[in-house]
Amino acid sequence: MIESHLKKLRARDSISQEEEAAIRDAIFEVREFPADVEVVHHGVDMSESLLLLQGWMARTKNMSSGQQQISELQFCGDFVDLHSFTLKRLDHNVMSLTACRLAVIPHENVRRLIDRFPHLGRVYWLMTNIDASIHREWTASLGRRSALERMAHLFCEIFVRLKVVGQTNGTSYDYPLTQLELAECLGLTPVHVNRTLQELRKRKLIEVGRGRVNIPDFQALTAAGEFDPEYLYLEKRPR
Amino acid sequence: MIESHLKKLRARDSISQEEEAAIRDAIFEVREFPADVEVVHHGVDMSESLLLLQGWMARTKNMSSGQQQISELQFCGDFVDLHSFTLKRLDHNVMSLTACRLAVIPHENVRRLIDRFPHLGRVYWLMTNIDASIHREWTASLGRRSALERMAHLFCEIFVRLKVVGQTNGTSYDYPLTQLELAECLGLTPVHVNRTLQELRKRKLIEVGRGRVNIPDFQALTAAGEFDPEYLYLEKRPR
DNA sequence: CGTGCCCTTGAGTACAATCAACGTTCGTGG
DNA sequence: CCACGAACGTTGATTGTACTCAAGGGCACG
Repeated sequence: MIESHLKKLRARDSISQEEEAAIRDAIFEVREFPADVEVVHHGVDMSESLLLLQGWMARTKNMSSGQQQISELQFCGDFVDLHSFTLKRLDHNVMSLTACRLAVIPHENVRRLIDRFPHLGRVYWLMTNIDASIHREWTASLGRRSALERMAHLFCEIFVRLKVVGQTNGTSYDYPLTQLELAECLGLTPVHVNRTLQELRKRKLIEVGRGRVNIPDFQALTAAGEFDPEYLYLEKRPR
Repeated sequence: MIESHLKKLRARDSISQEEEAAIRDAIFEVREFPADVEVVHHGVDMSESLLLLQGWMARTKNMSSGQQQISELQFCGDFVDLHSFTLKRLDHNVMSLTACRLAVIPHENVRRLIDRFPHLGRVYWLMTNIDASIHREWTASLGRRSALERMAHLFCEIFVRLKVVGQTNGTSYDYPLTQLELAECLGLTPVHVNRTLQELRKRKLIEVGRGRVNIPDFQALTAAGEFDPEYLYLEKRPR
């Protein structure tokens, strides 16, 4: 059930059998949500965190103009609101982009988990720091990259992050986003996303369609988006 | 020496005398840097963290185009690379914008500090989570706000963050940024920053000059930048 | 008193937004 | 099974915000 989560953690650090068992035990229950639902609302006091088991989610901010900005995508294995453990309430919403399955871990259990395994405490701290690193990379994208570069970069990031948790299939992956949602990630309008997508297709950098993305030449896409995975911290570090 | 840092922490949680003393003891030495120096280089293995005692710094990413993007500003009281404790190396650089004084805290000391005071461990986790929250707000700014809104928003953020650590003076604060550096925060060109700044001045929202910013009507600036400080987590939460 | 950095201004351009309409797909109910 | 509607994707024409290029001015510092 939490295999993807363990893969994600173990890509960065080693997790003992004991720790693994303790994580499993910390799960209080499993909840299902349909697509397009706001699962966590900003500003609300929280007493539990959610671990994404299946589906895609996004952190969103609603702007006064009525527009939305997505600040991070979440895939299976991601702890979507672990930071609420220290923040108590969130500054953004978390919504489901597809139907989702989520494991509920009460903050009390998180507390016990890291009291018992301080090492896990540091691993989870690391995870939230990696989220921050992803935010910084998006800041750089939005601030300094063109629409085409931004989009290429994002498709690379998604590929690498999904690969870590075993959700890719060769050079492709399931891809449920609408062009509007993609626009909300990239800070563009849906119309311009459509045109940029066509340009990426024309350059043979990507094949998108029917819920699936294929990247025929990852190196080329990487170059188009000046993508460097260093910000994802994929090396394993000694405990 | 670390008064600003304590103010920052105590704006969010209570810190005991014992904890305060332990933080002081964790400091290994103090270093001085001139302006415009890269103090922390991305990708380099780190064994210590730096606490900013005086001056302004910035997290920067160098883009292949030769441009730079700043993803966060750092003021006195900020732990500029606390996240290197778990990340081991950084995905970005940290540079001085002015002459700076920094306290050096070896990771080993951070480790001892949080082993001895698990509560402090959570407080520092919280601090890095607030950094992530600031990143998300910048993402929203860069993705969905106009140049004028972005700039107004940033001047509000700076004011509030400086106020927490007692670095404001009435409605104004010392402000050392060049227009190029401001452009690197906002994802704009220096030329457009110049024009946007003039527009803010024309609308009487801000007075900038000779190393100082004055905000005659904070409410108005807030409205212009749709600034809401919730993302800075300034309430005190029970331990 | 020059030199370099920063700020300012103007003219022309371009990337992405806006506005508007049409096409496609898919789920649903008659 | 087909008709309908809604959501999503596509296209064209036009506009506008911010970029580019270029030059000049102010000021501090050696």
